[in-house]
Amino acid sequence: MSEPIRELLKKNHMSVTDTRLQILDLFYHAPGALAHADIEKKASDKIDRVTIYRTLQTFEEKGIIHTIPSADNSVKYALCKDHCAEGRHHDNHVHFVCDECGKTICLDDVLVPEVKLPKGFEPHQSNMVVNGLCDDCK
Amino acid sequence: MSEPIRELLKKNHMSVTDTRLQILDLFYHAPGALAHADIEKKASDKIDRVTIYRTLQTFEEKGIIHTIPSADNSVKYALCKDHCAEGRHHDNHVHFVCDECGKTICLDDVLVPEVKLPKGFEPHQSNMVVNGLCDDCK
DNA sequence: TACAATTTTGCAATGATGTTGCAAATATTA
DNA sequence: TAATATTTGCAACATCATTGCAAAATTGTA
Repeated sequence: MSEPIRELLKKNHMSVTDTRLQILDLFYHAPGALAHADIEKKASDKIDRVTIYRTLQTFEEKGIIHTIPSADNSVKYALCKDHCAEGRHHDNHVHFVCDECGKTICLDDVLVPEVKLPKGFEPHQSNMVVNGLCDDCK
Repeated sequence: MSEPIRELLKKNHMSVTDTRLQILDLFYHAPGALAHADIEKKASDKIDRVTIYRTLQTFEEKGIIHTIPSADNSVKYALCKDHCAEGRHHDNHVHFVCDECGKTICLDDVLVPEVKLPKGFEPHQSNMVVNGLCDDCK
C-alpha cells in the first residue's frame, strides 16, 4: 500500500486504517468512478457494507472524493483533483458516462460552462454529465 | 379530469385509466418536477406504489416525461415539452434545483451548451443541473 | 351494447439499498 | 506502553424497488 495514500489521510486529519487505505487504493487504480457496490466487490479483504457507506461519506466530507449525479438512481464517486477542502468542493468538471460499458469518467480538463439563467435564479453550483461512447467502445 | 390529458394518452397508444389521468394531472399542476414519493403523497385516491413505478416507467418510455439526474439518489420526473418520441428523448434544457425548498424546475428556454470533449469521446446526450436559490427563496 | 381479448392494477413476497446503536477492535496521543 | 479516541463489524431495522400472479378495468369487435 503506497505511501502517498497514507499521506493524504494524514493531511486530512484522519486515522490511517487498512480499510481506508484499501478503498483509496481502489480509487487510485480504478478506470473510472466507483459505486458503493463496485467497492464491495473489488475489495480484496471483505469490508463490511456499513463501513463502506461510512468511509465514502467521510471521504466526501473531507473533500477527498466527490459524488457524480446520474439519472438512474446510482451515485458514483471519484477522486477530487481540484483542491477541494473540507466541506467545500470545487469539482466543476464535466463527467462522461459511456452508454456501452457504463464507465463513468471525470473529464478534468473540461469545465462546466456558465449558463445565463432567467431572472430570479441565483446559481451556486453546476453539474454536467455527458452520455455517449467512450474511446474503447466506439 | 381534462380532455387534453386524455388525448395525450390516446395519441401515444396507451389505455386511458383513472390512475394515468390522475398522475398526469399531478404533473400538469405541479410547481416543479415530481419524485415517486411526491406522487404517492399527492394522489387524491390512493394509488399502489408498484403502479406508480410502472406508470412512471411507461410514461418515460413513451416520451411523455423525462428523468432529472441528481447527486443524492433521488430521481425526479417532469413533463416533456420538447416533442419527445417513443424511446427518443430530446430534452436538452437545463434543470434548476433550489437548495432551500428543494424544488426542481425545468428551464425550458435555457439549452444545455455544447462542450468540446477530448479525443475519442463521442457524445450522445448532455445533462446539466444547476443548484442554487430560486426566486421564492432568495 | 355486450363479449372476448388485451392491458392495467393491486397485493404479496422478495431483494436491494441505506441507516442506527452498540460493543469489540484498532489507531492515536502522551 | 497505557489511556483515550476513533473506527469497524454485527445485528436489527427502515426504505426503496422489482417480480409474479390473479382480479379488475379498458379496448376492439361483433
